[in-house]
Amino acid sequence: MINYDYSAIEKKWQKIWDDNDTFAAKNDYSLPKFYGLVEFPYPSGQGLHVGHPRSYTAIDIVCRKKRLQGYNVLYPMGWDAFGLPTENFAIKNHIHPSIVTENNIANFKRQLKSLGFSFDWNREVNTTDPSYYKWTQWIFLQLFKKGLAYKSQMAVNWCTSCKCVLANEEVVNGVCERCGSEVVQKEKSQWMLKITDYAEKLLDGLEDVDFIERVKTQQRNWIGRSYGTQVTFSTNIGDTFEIFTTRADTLFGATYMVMSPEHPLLEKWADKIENYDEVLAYKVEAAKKSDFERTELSKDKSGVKLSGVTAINPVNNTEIPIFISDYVLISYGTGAIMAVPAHDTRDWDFAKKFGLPIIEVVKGGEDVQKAAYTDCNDGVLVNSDFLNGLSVEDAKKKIQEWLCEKGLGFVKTNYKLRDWVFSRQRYWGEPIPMVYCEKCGYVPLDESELPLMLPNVDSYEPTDNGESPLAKITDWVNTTCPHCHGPAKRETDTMPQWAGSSWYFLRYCDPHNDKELASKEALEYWSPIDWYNGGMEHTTLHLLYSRFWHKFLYDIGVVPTAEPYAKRTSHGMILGENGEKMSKSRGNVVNPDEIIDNYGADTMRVYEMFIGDFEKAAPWSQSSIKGSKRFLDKVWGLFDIISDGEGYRKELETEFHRTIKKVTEDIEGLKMNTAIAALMSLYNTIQATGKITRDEFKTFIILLNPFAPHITEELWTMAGFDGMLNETKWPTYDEAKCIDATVEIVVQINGKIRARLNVDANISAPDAIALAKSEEAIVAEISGKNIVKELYVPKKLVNIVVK
RNA sequence: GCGAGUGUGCUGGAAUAGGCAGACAGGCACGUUUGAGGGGCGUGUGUCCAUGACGUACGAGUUCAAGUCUCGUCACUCGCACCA
Repeated sequence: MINYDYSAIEKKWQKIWDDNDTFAAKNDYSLPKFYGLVEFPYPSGQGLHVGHPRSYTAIDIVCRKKRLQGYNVLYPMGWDAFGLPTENFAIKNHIHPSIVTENNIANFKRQLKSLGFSFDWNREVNTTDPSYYKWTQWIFLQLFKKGLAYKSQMAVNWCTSCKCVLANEEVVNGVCERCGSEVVQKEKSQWMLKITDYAEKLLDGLEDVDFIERVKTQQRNWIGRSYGTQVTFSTNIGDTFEIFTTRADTLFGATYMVMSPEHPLLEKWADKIENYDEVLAYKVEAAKKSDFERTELSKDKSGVKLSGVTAINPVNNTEIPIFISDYVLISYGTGAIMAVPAHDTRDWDFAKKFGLPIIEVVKGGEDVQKAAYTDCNDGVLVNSDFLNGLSVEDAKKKIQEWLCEKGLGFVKTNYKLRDWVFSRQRYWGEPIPMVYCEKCGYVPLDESELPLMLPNVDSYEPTDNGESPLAKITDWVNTTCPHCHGPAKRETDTMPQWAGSSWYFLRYCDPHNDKELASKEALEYWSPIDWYNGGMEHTTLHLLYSRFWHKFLYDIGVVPTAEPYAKRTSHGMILGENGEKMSKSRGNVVNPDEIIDNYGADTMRVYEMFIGDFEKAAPWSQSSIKGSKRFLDKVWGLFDIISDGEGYRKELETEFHRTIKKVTEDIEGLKMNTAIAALMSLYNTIQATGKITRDEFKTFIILLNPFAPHITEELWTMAGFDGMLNETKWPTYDEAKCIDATVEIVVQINGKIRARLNVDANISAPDAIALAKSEEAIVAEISGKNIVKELYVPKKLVNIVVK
């Protein structure tokens, strides 16, 4: 028996695949295609950890199977290489970020190749390559031309450690998503992308795609559509203001109003508000609090009542007080609300604290003086004049009609989604191709000027004054206006990391094109991505952003499909052995290099797929991996028991057909663990017979090939089969042959098992029951008893109910 | 607080148009192989008062039959979090 030298075998096949471009996608657009995609990594200095390959292996398996099934497969890989860690490392070690990136990529690439993924390396992309970011900048210019990129002075999230602005999506629990430092609000002029214009399309598009439900739900929540009414309230000083409500039916229960402390009308009313000092003081206090603190303190409501200015409820002309309170957000709706304490917990809390009246307008709950009755869709309107007696639903319609008629309101849809803050005050990102001219304002660079290269500098430390490091390079900053040719300055902020990753999957279709981001033909052929797997953490970041860009590109005729991804799945994390998230600080990181050295890439792949439910987090186990190695050792041993004989042996035929079916279907359903289990079972059956026919061996190693590509190629060659395994056909199964001729059924008396029988699989119900009743053990059970019911579940059981 | 999901041996996990719970692995125990190793092979491994009974977080229910369906409780995970 030849030794299973996984190291030599894996290196050998990786070289053969490399030398022959075995897995290069073909440019023959007449073939059926399959585009499988995994999120391209950020090439960090730490290198790959064992979490990365879980996703890559799963889709690699799908792609390898699809190739054997005759598809022209595109399975590409690239580098999302702009970003802060590289820049920080570069600053610390005085190495240029581009060199750091190059080194990291080389290491990542070596690691990925050592795992035997069937990536098409000819299509590798790198977001920091000017020939790539030329098109990132080009897309930005298109967004600008369509009015979807604009500059705005506003309060933004500022990470105190990165010294950089963050998008709302990048702030998690009030801290920076990347570094965990405190995020404060800072007034700054920023480039913004109008993702809100696409809120509707981003929501509706979810109906047409095959994304796992969690992803859809999360995106829906993030976009946060709500249907309601915008209502105009007048005031005692003549001015009017608007509020948004989803519960216009409760208008008669509005006993006070609340404005956000940042509401612009407050300034306008400065001389009318008698306690304006107090208002200003409150505003300053609110501004000091971070988002996190505002949330934390949510239970304890605070606020200031405006004196001198009151509101008038349009439905009954009642004069009601106006408060300012930080529980109303300036960024949502109109920044002002009507408060209905009887039917909203927040308003109720506030009303209790400030001693405001609570008027019940929907009957059906408990005493509204004791708690707000919010879940009141079944209630009936009371204390509401012309709405009395109506259901909530009818009352909403009626009041909306009434408001519309009087010109006091209109139906409105609101979204939680906000525009995307697109500027970053850092060096290592795509320069924004805009020029500021005193005369012409912001002027886009001409497309012929692209790419606008990131200038080489000696110092790229972030600054405390909120300016990009690029601002210091005066000879780069100072330029001429593309419009009037007068003196002008370049935009010095760069794009966020999410820019390059928002369209990379398009570039893979035609990565070397220097005329367009990708040719029409290539995009027509490869779009949409058939299967995209990635992390849940990107659901409201990369996944949402890239859908937005794609929809925009679709609208301007650049891409052929409205949605980029036909199918989206998500993998669970690989945790450390102690069940905690792998991290350097916890000291529980497992390096794939080490696993490959000790067990081989095939074992690593099989283990990561066998570890458990693909969608769930799973702890790494150093001892469990041995099981996968043992399995491959045993498979290797099959070579020694290959014997003569054609086809599948009679006694194994059913199991072979069933296993082919199971593995084929499980791969499509990402149930890699049960596919491997089925192969292990099949092995156990074969092993018990002491031999394997050539045809059986062939089928077995083809089925195992997507999981363990190196060992199976080697065995294929050793067995002398034609060509290479990756050029063969995926085995097929016959549904009819998946069923045994005879099956064991159980016989139950009152649901308790009392006997087992071997019967013909197609036995009729009466025959099965008769047979069961003739069984010795059953006769004893039923004699002298009254049979109430008899039933036969085909291929499963007979149950006799007696009294 | 809201939303989504999960709960099965010592461990990872199988089993859903309701039909033999614990597949397949890991671990452990015992045996074996006189190549002492992170080796191979074999056997066993849910619980108990053991010809049988009980058992899928807990408590009820529907059913001939429930891990699977219904109601309630508890625990955990993830997401959102004053979104009017």
